[in-house]
Amino acid sequence: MERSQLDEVRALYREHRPLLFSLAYRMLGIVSDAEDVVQDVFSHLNDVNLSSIANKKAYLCKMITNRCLDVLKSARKKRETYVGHWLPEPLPCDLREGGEDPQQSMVHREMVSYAVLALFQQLNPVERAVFFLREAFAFDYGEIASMLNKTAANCRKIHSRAKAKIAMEQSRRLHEPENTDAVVTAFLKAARSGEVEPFARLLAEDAVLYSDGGGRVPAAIRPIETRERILRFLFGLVRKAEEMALSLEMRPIRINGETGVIIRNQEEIFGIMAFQLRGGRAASVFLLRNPEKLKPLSRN
DNA sequence: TTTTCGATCGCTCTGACAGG
DNA sequence: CCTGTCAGAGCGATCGAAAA
Repeated sequence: MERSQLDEVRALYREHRPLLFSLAYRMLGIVSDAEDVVQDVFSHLNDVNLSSIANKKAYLCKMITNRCLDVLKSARKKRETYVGHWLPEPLPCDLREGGEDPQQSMVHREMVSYAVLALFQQLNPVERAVFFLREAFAFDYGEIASMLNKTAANCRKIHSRAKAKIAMEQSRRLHEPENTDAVVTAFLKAARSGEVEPFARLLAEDAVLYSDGGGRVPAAIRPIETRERILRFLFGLVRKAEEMALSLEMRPIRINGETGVIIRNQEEIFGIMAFQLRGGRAASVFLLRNPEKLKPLSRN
């Protein structure tokens, strides 16, 4: 390979990696898979005549999107037979912030909240691609169409279907994550002191709790609906842990740019919790317990 | 008995079109 | 530019028959 080509690939990598990782992570919901896809695309870039590509950013997004669609296609069976509710893997901020690599902090500018990410798992892969490329990356329908080998009209249609699937209210929040600190503080206080009332007030009447154990650890297979049931479930867990003399330690943690809760049992991570707010109250609670997806958190 | 093939069915996707 | 409708295309699931 020519020297200049290598330099150009490196420059593209430096410039676009955060954006491309963010796109892949939104599509796949798994950090390591997203990293693999980005590496994969850049390793193929060496064989491409770069001078013939007018819009390199769009080209790279196209490669990433299609690679992600391939990955999702082959993982489809796996996710269909998944035990319980599939939740994405969290992106721990503490690990990535303030590191020696200034590029990492750029990832956070493209950060999407855990709640939004979980919400978008309801969409099929193509709908997710169209929606993110449009809403989060501001590509026009013509560009999206050429990326996905579809017509612009079809992309518009897919986009409107995707929007209908998820509540409009939620999609508007894509760029402005709400502050979950108060909910987290109230939850931690409730767990410690047993004073549940302040936390209950911050939980919407029709809130839903989704939990993901991946079939490996105990978790609620079906979503738990309504405030009363969620409170009973969560503080039932806390009580059970006390009865079993587990010393569960709960602390706030930054997950995908928002505050959540990390629950540890000694050195082992028991789970993490994230909240999605609606008008200041938690409308969704996510309890991730799948050890596979907690691995990245235990690295620190 | 297991595997492969083909027919059928029903669901989802696509894209044209119309109206707001 | 967005949304809804609709007909046709495409695709996966299922099942029975035939072959290994």
